Amino acid sequence: MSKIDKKQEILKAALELFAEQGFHGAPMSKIAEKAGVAAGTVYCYFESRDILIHELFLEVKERINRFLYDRRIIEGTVRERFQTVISGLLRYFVTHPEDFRYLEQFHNSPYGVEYRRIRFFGSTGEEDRMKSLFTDGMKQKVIKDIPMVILFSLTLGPLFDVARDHILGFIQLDDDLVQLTVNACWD
Amino acid sequence: MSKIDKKQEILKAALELFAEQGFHGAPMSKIAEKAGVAAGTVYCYFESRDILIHELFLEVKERINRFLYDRRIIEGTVRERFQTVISGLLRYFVTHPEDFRYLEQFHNSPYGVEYRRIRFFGSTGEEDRMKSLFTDGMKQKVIKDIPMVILFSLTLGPLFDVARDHILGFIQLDDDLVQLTVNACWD
Amino acid sequence: MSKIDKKQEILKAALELFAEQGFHGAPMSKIAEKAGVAAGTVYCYFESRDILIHELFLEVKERINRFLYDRRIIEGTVRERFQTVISGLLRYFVTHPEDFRYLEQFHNSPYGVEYRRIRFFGSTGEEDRMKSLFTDGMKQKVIKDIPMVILFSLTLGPLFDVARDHILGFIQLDDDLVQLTVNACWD
Amino acid sequence: MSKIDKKQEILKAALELFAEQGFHGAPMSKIAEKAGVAAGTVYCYFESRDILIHELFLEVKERINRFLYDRRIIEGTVRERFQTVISGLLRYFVTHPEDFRYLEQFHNSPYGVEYRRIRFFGSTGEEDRMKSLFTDGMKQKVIKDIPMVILFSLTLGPLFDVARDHILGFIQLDDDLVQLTVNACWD
DNA sequence: AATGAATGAGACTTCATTCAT
DNA sequence: TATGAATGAAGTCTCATTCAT
Repeated sequence: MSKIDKKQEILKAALELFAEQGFHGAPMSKIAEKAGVAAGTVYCYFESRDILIHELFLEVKERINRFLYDRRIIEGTVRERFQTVISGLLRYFVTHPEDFRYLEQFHNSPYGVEYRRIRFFGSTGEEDRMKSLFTDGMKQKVIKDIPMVILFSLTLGPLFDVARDHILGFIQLDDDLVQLTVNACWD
Repeated sequence: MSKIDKKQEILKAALELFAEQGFHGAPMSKIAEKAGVAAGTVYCYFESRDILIHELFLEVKERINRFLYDRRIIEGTVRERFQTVISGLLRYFVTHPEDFRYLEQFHNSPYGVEYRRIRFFGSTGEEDRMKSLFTDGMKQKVIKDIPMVILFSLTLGPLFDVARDHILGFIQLDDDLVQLTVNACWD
Repeated sequence: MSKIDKKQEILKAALELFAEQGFHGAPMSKIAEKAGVAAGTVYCYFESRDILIHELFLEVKERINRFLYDRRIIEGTVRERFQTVISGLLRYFVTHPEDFRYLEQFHNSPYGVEYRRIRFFGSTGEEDRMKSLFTDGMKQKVIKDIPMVILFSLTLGPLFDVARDHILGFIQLDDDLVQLTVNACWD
Repeated sequence: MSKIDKKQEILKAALELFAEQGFHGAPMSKIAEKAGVAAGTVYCYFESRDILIHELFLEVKERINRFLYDRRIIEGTVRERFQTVISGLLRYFVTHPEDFRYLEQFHNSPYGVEYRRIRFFGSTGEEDRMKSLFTDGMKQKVIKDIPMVILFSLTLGPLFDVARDHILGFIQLDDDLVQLTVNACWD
C-alpha cells in the first residue's frame, strides 16, 4: 500500500468511526485497527488526534467543494443557480451520510468552534461561490437585503435539518421533497 | 446550603461547563469543584454521569416550557401565535445562551439521539403546542400542507441557526432581526 | 427499639449480607439499610467495619457454643460424646447456613487469620470441651495419639466440607448421611 | 523482558499478593508495581481484574495437574495409588504455600463459586484421575460405597486442613505426619 | 443516641502517545 | 517507515467514615 493510500485508509476509518460513534467512541486504537495499520503508524501521518480530526474536516469540505464544482452552472438566473447549489448539497449529504454526520460532529464540538469564526472572515471554496450568488441575487433584487450571515443561516439551516431527518430515517427524501426544501430555502 | 440548593448548584455548574467546554471537557471532578462540593457528593444527587446529563436536559427543557407557557397567547391568528412562539424561543435562547449551547451539545451526542426519536412519536410540553399550531395553520390553509417533521425542520432550523450565530457573536440580534427571522421562519 | 435490639438488628443484617454476598459485596450502607437504621448509627455500636466483623464472629461462635452446651452429654463413652458433638455441630450448620457461610468467609480472610493462632493457644468455649473429649479418648486409647491440632483438622475438616456441600445443594443430608459423616470423622 | 515473561511476572505478583493479602488487599496498582510494570500494562495481558483472577486460577490448577502427572503411578493397588496422589498433593501444597493460599481465597469468593458446580459435573485433569481411582476402589470393595461428592469431601477435606495448618505454622509436616494424614484420609 | 448528607481517598479502567525494535 | 508493547495521566465511581443537626 502506498503512503497516500495508507493515509487515505486512516482518514476513511476515522470518518466512519466518528460518524457512527462520535468522537468519544472512536479511540486511536480503533481507528488504526479499522484502517489496517498499527497504532503507532497513525502518528506517522498525523501528529496528534486533534490534527487528524482537523485534517479530516478539511478533507470532507474539499470533497464537497469538488462535488459541487463539477455540477456548477455559471449561466442561468440566480434562482436557477441557487436551485442547483442547494439541491446539489442536499443530494451530496443524502448520498454521503458519513460526511454529513462528521460535519455535524465537528461543528458541534470544541474543534469546530474556531471554524465558525473563520467562515465569518471569509474562506476559500464553495462558500465564496455561495456568497457571490447571494450578492448577485441582492443586486437583482430577487433576494432580500439581509446580512449575509443571516442569509446563510436561513438557507443552509433548513438544508441541514432536512438532511439530518432523512439520514436519521424520519423522512424519505424524494424529488418532490428535495424541490420542496429548495423552495423553502429560497423563500 | 439546603439539599435542593446543592442539587441546583451542581446542575448549574454542569450546565456552564458543558456549554463552554462540551461533554468531553467537563469531568465530574471539575463539575464538583465548580459547584463547591466534593467529588463524591455529586453521586448523592445523580447516580452516574449519564443520569446527570439526562436530568440536566429535562431541566433545561422544562425551563423553556415554563418560559413559553408564561408568555403564551391562545387567542389570535395562527400567524400571531406563531410569531409569539418563535420570537419567544429566540429571545429565550439569546438570553440563556448556556441553555442553548447545552441543547446543541446534547442533541449532537449519543445521549440525545434517543430523544430525536421520542420527539417523533410525540411528547409532552411545548412541542405539542407547536404541533397544534401547525395543524390549525394547515386547516386554515395559511400553512402549506407539508409533513410535520419537515415543517419542524424548516421553522426551527433557521431559528436555531440564527440563535447560534448570535451567541457566537457573529451577529447582534435586535428587534428588527428577530422580526426578520420570524418572518423567514414563517415563509 | 431498644439499644440492644438495634445492635442485634445490625448484627443480623451484617450476617445475612456477608453470608450471601461476601465481605466484598456488603458495604456499611447496605448493612445499615437492611438493619433499618441510618448509616451513621452503625458507628454508635461498632467503632469500625473491622470491629463489626470481629464482633459478629464472636457472636456466631457464642451461639454455636450455647447450642452445643444445651445438648451436651457429660456421661457416656467417648464415642457417644463424640457422636453427640459432631452430629450436633453438623445439625447446627445445616439449620443455620448463614452462620456457617459467615464462618467460612471469616476464616478465609485476613480477619480470620489471627483467630487461627488464638485457637492454637487455647480459647474459651466449645473448643475446650472438644479438647477434653479428645484427651479423654487418648487416655482410654480409643483415639490415636496424634497432635491435637491434627485431630481437629481431621475431624472438623470433613464436617465442614460435608456441611458446605449440603448448603451448596450438592447433597441432601439425611440421618444416614449424618451418621456416615460422624463415623468417617471418628475413623 | 519478553512478552511471556512479563505475563508470568504479573501472574506471579498477583499470586503472591492475593495469597498474602487476599483479593481485597491487592489492588491492580500494587500488582503492577510488584510485577515491575506500569498500571496500564496489566491490561495488555488481562482484560480486567476478574479475568486476571480467573486465569491465575487456571494457571495454578494446571501447575498442580502437571506436578501430579509427573509423579503418577498407574500400576499398583488402589491403596498405593491413593497414597501417591494424596501425599503428592500434600507435598505440593506444602512446597507451594502460595498456590494453596490462592486456591483457598479463590474458592471462598464469588469468583470460585461457579467452579464448585463445575467440579460437580466433571472437569478435566486431576479430578478425573481421582474419580477413576475411587471408582476402582469401590469396585474392589476396598472403598466404601459412598456418594462420590462425600468421598471427595472426606478425603480432600482433611488434606486441605492439614496443609493449611502446616502453612500457617501450627504444625510441622514431616514424613510421619504425611503418612498419618494419608492414613486418616484413607480411613 | 440517631441521622444521613458530605467527604475524599483510592479502586478499576481507558487511551493518546512514545519508543525500542 | 512501521510496529505494537508499554506508559501513566486522567476519568468514573465506591464506600468507610465523619459531623452538624
